[in-house]
Amino acid sequence: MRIATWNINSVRMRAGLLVRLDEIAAPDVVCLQETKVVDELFPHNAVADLYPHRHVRGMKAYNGVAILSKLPFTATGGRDWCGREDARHVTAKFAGGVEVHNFYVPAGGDVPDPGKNDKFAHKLDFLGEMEVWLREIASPRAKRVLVGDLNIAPLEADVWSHKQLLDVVSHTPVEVDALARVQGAHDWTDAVRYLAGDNKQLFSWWSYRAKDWRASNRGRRLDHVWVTPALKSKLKSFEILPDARDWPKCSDHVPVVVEIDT
DNA sequence: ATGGTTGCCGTGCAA
Repeated sequence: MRIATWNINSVRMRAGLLVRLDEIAAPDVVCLQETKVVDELFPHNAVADLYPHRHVRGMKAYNGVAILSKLPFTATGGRDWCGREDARHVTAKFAGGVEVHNFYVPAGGDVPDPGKNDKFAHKLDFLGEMEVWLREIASPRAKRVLVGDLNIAPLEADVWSHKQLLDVVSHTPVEVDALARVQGAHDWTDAVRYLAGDNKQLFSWWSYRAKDWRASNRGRRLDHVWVTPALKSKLKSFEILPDARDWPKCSDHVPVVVEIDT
């Protein structure tokens, strides 16, 4: 199974880019975040030929997640988090038992203090709920893949400057610690780091605000693919597609693709 | 230090 995760930043604006993604990386399953559209208006026609199986969960203007697939689902789902119906999680199960979880973790605003910034408090609460729930559903032989825009760059090699980002939301120690507890809750392996090692600098997001994103290269690795122990030895390869940051009308995130021998 | 861009809508808000 080739599985892609991509924060597409409006699926209606960029549905055409999914064709380009297919030509370059040929994913079997595409997990999208920030689709920014209610389910009734999802651009099914633009993607139906490539991905006949779709499970979408969106809302107006904000958030929204979707799983698009060439392989049929045996079940689909998703739940609410922090008592909000804000479309940040969907799941799909496939023949053979592989279960995919697609998450869009809250970005957390600008001030990394939960006492002063409700959005940062929400992010930490969300991660806390993920940890509790994953611990509840964890089972030793489960074949699960967790992907998404987790809005945290945990390692030094996941950011352009560890020192300069220590107090910047997405790389603060309190978030990195919270994410580590989520990862521990189901003994998740970070697929890209398992395959690439911890030292190679890798980014999946570059701000729209840079004049020349490639020249300044102030990126972060916010988009992740994790697998449970049953799939760890099945990890084959990964691709991050920085060139997608130059596609016409591009997202500020680029696709991350992992191949798993399921 | 500050402001830089984008998508949603048709105004600021969230990222």
